Amino acid sequence: MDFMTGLKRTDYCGTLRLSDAGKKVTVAGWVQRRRDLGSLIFIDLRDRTGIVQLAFGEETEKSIFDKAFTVRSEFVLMAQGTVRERSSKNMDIPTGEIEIEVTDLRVLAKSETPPFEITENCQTAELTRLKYRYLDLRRPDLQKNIIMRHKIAKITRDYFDENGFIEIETPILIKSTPEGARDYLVPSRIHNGKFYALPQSPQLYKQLSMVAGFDRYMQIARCFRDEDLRADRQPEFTQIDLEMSFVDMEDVLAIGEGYMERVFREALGVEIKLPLPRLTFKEAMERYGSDKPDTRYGLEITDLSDTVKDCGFGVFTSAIEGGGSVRCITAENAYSVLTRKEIDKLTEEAKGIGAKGLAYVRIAEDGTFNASFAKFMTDDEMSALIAKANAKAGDVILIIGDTKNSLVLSVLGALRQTVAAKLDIIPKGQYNLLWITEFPFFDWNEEAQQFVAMHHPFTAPMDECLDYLETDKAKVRAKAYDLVLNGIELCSGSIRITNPELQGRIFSLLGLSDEEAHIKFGYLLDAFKYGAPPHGGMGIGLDRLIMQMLGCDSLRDVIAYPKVQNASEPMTDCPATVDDLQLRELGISCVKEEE
RNA sequence: GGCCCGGUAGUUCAGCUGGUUAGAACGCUAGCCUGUCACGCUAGAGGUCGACGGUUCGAGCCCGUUCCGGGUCGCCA
Repeated sequence: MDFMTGLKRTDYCGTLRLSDAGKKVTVAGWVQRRRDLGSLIFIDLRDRTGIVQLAFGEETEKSIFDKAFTVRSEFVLMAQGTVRERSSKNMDIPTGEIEIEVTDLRVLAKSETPPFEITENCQTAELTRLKYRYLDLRRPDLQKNIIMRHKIAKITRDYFDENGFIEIETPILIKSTPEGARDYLVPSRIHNGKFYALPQSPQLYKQLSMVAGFDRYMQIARCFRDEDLRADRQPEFTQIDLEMSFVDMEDVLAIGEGYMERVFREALGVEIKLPLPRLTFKEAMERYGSDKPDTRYGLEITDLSDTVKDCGFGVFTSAIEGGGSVRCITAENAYSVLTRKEIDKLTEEAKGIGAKGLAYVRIAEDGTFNASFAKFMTDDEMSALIAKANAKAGDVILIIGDTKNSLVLSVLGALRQTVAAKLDIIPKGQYNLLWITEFPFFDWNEEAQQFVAMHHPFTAPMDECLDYLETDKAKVRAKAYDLVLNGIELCSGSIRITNPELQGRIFSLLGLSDEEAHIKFGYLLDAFKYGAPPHGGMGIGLDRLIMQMLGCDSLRDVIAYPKVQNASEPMTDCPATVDDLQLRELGISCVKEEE
C-alpha cells in the first residue's frame, strides 16, 4: 500500500475536459473498472463527480504499469499525470474526450470484490445493498440523491433566513405525552424507572419559542414515531418545522407556498404557479375520496344517489335510505384493462377496506354493456345511471353504495388510485401541489367511542365554529391545513389556540380533565399565562419532498441510512440487546414475552 | 396483528408433470491480447436451493411450521 506523500489532489475526476489537455493533474478515487489489453491498460477512476480514464501504455514507466496491472475494482487510487486528448473518443461520458497519461500511481487502499457492482440502476436486492450501505451510497444515483438533499437543505435555510426565521435547536430528550403516535422511550439512569421520549415533532417547544418572542422559528428537525413503516413512512424522519407569530392562516400558507416555489425553481428548475390551488377537506373527500388527492389525473367521484334512489336494486336503495349514498368513478377507455378478473381484484380491495361489495358496468366498444346488477334495473334506470356517470362506449363504471358516506368516499378514493395505476394514466414529471383546508376539528374514534382531535389539541377551531363546539362536534372545522403533492401529504399545520380559556374548553371536550391536562401540558398552559402571541405554523416532510422531487418510490432512496420494514437497520443490526450491566444501571429488568 | 408477493452461485435470474451430476449471464481467478471504454478470446473456481419438519422409492419443485425482505390494511393526535 502506498501513501499520498508528495501528491495533492488538483481536480475531481468528472470535471476534466478537452480544454484541460496538457495540464498536469492529480486525481483520486475508486476504480470503476480496469480494462487490460496486454501492453495497454485503462482504468476508469470514479469520485463523486464522475469518471475519468487513466491510461497506461508503452510510455508508462514499468513500475507504474506493473502497479496498474494489480489494481482491481474499488481500489482507492491517487494518480498524477498529464491530461491528453484521446485517440479514440467516447462521447457517452462528459470526460470522454480526454484521458490522463499517468506518471505516478498510488494504491491508497485495496478492496475485496464488492458484493454487488457499484453502478447506476443497480438491480441488487435492497436488503443486500442496505447491509453494505456505504457501498450502495457510492453508486452514482444515490450520490446524486444525497447531494440533492444537501442542496435542498441549503435552499431551505436560505429561504427561511431571508424571510426572518431563526433556527432553534429543540431537545431530542423530552417528556412523553402519550397521544397520537407511540413514543420512542429512553430510560433514565439518574432517575431509575423514569423515561425520556424522543420527539414526534418539536410541537410544544416551537410554540414556547413564540411565547419567548423569537417571532419566526424554523428547524430542520429529526422526528421519531414508533409506528409501522411504509414506503413513505420511516420511524425517524426529517421535518422542516416552522412557527410564526402574529399571523393568520393566509400568512402561513404564503410562506409555505413561497418556499415550494423557491425550492422547485432552485433545485429542479421547475416553475410552480402561485397561488397554489386549494380544496376544502369536504370538497376533496367528495371529489377524490381522499384528504390527500392526487390531482394529476381525473377519475373524479360522481354521486349517483339521486339517479338510483328509486331503482330496483335493493343494495343501492337501502344504502340511500340508511342515510348513505351511491357513488361511482368512471374509468375512461378501461374496457380492455378492467376485465372481469381485474374487477374481482378491485372488489377484494374494496372489501378489504370495508365495502360490502363493488358494483360495475362495463361498456363495450359497440355500446352494449354488462353490469353486475343489470337484472335488477329497467333499461331506463340503467341508461339514466350511465348518463349520470358520464360514461361512453369503452368505459367502466365502478360503483360503491353504503349507509356510511365516509366509507363510500374512502373506498372510491382507494379504487381511484389503483385504477389510475392500472390504466397508467398518471403523468410523469408533473408536480401537483394543493392546499387542503377546513379540516374537521374532531375525529370520531370507533375504538374509544369518543371524539379525538384530528390534528392536535392545540389547533384553533374556526371562529365561526366556536358556538357549536359543545353542541355539534361533527360540524366543527379547524384552522388546519395540509399541503399535498401528487397524492402525498407533504405538510401539515395549523393556527394554534393561545387563549387559555378556550384551550381548557377544548381539553375538556376531548375528555381531558384539568388535572390530566396540567400533568401533560402544564408548562405550555403556564406559559400562555404570560403573554402568548397569536401564532401558527407547520411541518414540511423533507424526506417526502425530496422523494417526490427526485421521482423516487421509497424514502429509503433519499435517506442515507434508513430503516427497513421491521424498523431495524441491516448494516449495524440495530436495535440490539444490551449488557445486563447497562440494564441494571437503568433499573430495568428485561421481561421476555412468553407464549 | 391481518392480507398479498418474494427468498436457487458474489449479483440478476432460469429450472418443465416431483426423476441422472441444479444451469445461464454478469462478476471473480488465471493465461493471451497496443486504443479499450459493457474491450475481446481461452480456461477455471464458485451452491446447506432461507431454515426446520412432513409426504414420497425419490423434493429446488408438493404439504406444514418458521425466519427474513417488499407492498399494503390496521396504526400513524
